Amino acid sequence: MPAITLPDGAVRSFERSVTGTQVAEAIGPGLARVALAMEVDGELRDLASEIDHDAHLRFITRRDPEALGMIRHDAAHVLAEAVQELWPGTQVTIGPAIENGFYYDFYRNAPFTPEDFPAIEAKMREIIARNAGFEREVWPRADAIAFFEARGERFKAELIRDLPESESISIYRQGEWLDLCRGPHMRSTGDVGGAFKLMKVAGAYWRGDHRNPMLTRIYATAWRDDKELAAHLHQLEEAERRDHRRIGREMDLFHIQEEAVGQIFWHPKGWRLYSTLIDYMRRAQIRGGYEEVRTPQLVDRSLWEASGHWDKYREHMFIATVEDEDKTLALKPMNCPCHVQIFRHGLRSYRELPWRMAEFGACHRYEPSGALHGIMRVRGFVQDDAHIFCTEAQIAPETARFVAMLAETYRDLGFDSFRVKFADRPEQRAGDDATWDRAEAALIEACRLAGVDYEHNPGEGAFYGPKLEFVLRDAIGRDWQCGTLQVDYVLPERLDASYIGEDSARHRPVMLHRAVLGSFERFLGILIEHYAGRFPLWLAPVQVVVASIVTDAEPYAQEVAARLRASGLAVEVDGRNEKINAKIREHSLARVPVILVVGRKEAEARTVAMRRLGGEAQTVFGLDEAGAALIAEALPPDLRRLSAA
RNA sequence: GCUGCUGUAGCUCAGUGGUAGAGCACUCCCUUGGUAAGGGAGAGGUCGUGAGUUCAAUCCUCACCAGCAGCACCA
Repeated sequence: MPAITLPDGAVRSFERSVTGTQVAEAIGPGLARVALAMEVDGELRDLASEIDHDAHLRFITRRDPEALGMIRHDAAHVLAEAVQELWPGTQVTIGPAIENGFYYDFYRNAPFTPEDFPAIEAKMREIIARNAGFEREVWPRADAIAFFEARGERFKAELIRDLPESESISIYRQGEWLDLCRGPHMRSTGDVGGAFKLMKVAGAYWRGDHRNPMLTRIYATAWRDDKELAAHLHQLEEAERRDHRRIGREMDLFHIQEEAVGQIFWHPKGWRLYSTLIDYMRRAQIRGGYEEVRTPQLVDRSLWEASGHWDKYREHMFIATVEDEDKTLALKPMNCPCHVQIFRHGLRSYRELPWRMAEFGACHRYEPSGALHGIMRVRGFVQDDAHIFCTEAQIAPETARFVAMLAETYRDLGFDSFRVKFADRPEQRAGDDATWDRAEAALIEACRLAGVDYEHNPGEGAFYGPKLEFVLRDAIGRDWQCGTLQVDYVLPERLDASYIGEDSARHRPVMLHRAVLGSFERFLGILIEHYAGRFPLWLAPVQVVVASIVTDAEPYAQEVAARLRASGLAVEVDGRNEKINAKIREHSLARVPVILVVGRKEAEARTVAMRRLGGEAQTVFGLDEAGAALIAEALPPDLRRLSAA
C-alpha cells in the first residue's frame, strides 16, 4: 500500500500499486490533463508505469525543464515512424534528443534531401494528430533480436545484442509502429505538439566510428510551443548574422584563397585588430612575469621523434625537404619542444624556477579538409603559447596565478564569465600510470588551492598530461573552449630537461603548457561573432571616420584626422563627393564606432559633430575636447587601469 | 578524411546545349547636398580546373580543386 509523497509534502496513500495516471486523476482532473510523465524518487518514468512502494513523486508538465527533452525524444520516434511509412525498407538506428532538438539516423540507399522535408513533416503531423498512446512492453532478448532481424533492421538487432544481459529489452509502441527504446515517453504522440521543424540532412557514421557505414541523419528542432520555436529560429538567424566569415568580408578584415587553404590573408584592418590583441597579450604577459622568446619554424624531424610527436602526429605535420641536404624538417605544429631547447641551453638552477617562457608561436598543422572553418579552424595560426618550467610544488601557485591572468583577460575582452573543465587521462597516452596519478593529483590540488570549481571531463586530457580547459560564453550564449593549462611530466623527461636543485643534484622540471586565447585566429573569430563586428573603441579596426559635408570642409576634416592620428587613433577621412546621408549609412554598415561630421559650421568654429554607432543623436564638441575624450576611451582596459592607479 | 550539397562580375544572385544577365560595389560626369542610399554614363566575366560526349558545352558525363553543412579529427 504505497504512500506517495508529493513535492508540496502532501502524502497520498493507495490500497495497491498505482500508475502515475491514477495518482494524477486522484489529485484532480486538471493535473491529469497536463501531466506528461513523472519523476519517481528522482527517476523519470512513464505516467503509465506502476508504483508499488512508498515514493516521492513529481509530475512533469509541459512547463518543467524535463519536458523539453521528452518532447524531442518523442518527436524523434514520430520522425522515424513517418520516414518508415513514407519509405518502407528504410532502416532505423538511433534518434536522441540533443541541444535545441533531436536527430534520427537512418540507413537507406539514397540519402534524404531537404526537398523531402515537407512530406516528412506532413506525415509527422498526421501521426501526432492520430495521438496514439506510447505503450511500453518488455520483450525477451532473443525475441527482440529475431523480430528486428526478420524486419531487416540489422542496426537495431545489433544494438540489442550489445545491451548488457542485465538490461531488460523495452519496446515502445505507438499505434502500429514500434521501436526499441529505453524510454521514458510522454502519454501519446499528441503530446509532441506542433512546434518542431526539420532542419537539415547530414551524413553520420554508425556509432560515430568512421570505419562504419555512413548513415543519413535528419536534424530537427523541437520546442514546447511555437513561440519558443520562433525564438530559436531567430537565434539561428542571429548566429548567421554574426558569422565571422561574413563580417570579415564586410569589414574587409581578411580573406582566404585556394593557393593557401586554411591560412589567412590579413588585410590592413584585420591586422590592426590582430596586432591590438597581440599588444594587449604581450603587456599581460610582461605583467605576469613571462619572458618572450622566438623559436624556429622549421625543425629537424629528430626533435619531433624525440618529443614523440613524429609518431603520433606525423600525418598532420607539414614536412619540408631540401635537395642538397639529406634532411627532413617539419614546420612546427607547436612550440613546446623548441622551448625545452632554450631551457636545456645551459645549466639551469632551481633559483630560475618557475621560468615562464612565452611565444606568439606561429604553428602549422595539416588539419583534415573537413575541419577547416573560416579563421576559426585553420592550418596556419599563432598561439599565445607559454610553458612554465617549475617544480612540482610550484604547480599550484602557478595555476592560481594563471587563472587570475586568464580571468582578467577574458573580462577585458568582454566576456563576463567562464567555466573550467578538468580533463583527465585519455586512452592513448604517453607516460606511465604512476606519473599520471601524480600529474592529475597535482592539478586537482592546484584547483583546490586556487579556489577553482571545475566540471569533470573524463578521458579528454592531452596525450602527455591532464589539463584544465577554460570555456567562455559569448553574447548569444554559445560556449567556446579557449584557455588551457596542461601539466606535463613527460616531455621534460623525453627531451631531457633538468635543473640543479638546492641539493646540487639534477632534477626534472614539470612543464605547464598554457594558453589564454588559444590561437589568435580562432579567438578573433570568436571575438568578431561575440561583438557582431561592433567592437569597443579600443579594438575597432577603424576607430573614427571624419566625414565632410561639403568639399570646402575637407581640409578641416584632414586636419581633425591628422590630430587624432597623431595620438594613435585609427582614423579615416571620407571626403568623397557623396551626400552626408550616404556616408553615414556606409560607415555605420561598416561598423565604425565613431563618425565625426564636419561641415562649414564646424570648420569655422573648430568643432566636430560626433555620432556614435547605433545612436541617432549627434553631439557637437570642441576639437580638443573630442580628441581628449576619444583618446581616453580608446585606451585598452589594462592601460586604463594603470593610468587610473 | 567521410557523406551530401554548391562553384556564373569584387559581393549577393538570376540564366541558357548555339561562348551570358541584374542589383550593389568600381570609374567618369553632373550635383556641394547637414546625420542610414542624389542623378546619369561607362567599364568589368576564357561561367572553379582538366578530360569526355556532341556539329556545337558555362549548361550533359567523369575526375580533380575549393567552399558550405554534418560526422570523424583537434598535440
